Amino acid sequence: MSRHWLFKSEPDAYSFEQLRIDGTTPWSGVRNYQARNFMMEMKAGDLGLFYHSSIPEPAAVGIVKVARTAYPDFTALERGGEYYDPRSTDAKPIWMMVDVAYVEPLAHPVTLARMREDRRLAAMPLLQRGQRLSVQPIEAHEWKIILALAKKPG
DNA sequence: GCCAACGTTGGC
DNA sequence: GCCAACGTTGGC
Repeated sequence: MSRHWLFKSEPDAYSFEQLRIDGTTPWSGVRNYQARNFMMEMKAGDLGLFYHSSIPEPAAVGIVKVARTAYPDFTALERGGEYYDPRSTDAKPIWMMVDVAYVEPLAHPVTLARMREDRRLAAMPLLQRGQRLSVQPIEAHEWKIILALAKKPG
């Protein structure tokens, strides 16, 4: 059974528009075990939301899909790089990533504020106080609700 | 820019 | 194993 996911990114660092241009991108640089574990649960073809964070109006802006299941995050091995982790080796990689592919934009972005207003979405990890996970699951019913919200302007 | 909340680190 | 200190995230 396929699951749904949310991929969080600061658009200044990597935007949905950039993914449109790239087509597919490795979701590298995740250095949180819970987020990594979610990526290891992903299956090829799983759909997800691309969410823009740390901007005036944080929002889910587009649909993506998992194009490649989890494999070692090469940035952890890049000595001197921003994401280098000396504990990670070729033989025993610590950090994993998936490839994420562009699918389509939401007709209308679903802002964080809109999600907060919808009580049916109250259980989403994204909306929990102090929650910072950059990769998180979305339940089937939440997925449906968000896509329905995206069909009409906020 | 502020600051609450979180995960990680490291001394003990 | 505890927990204080620290750095980071991310909404506001």
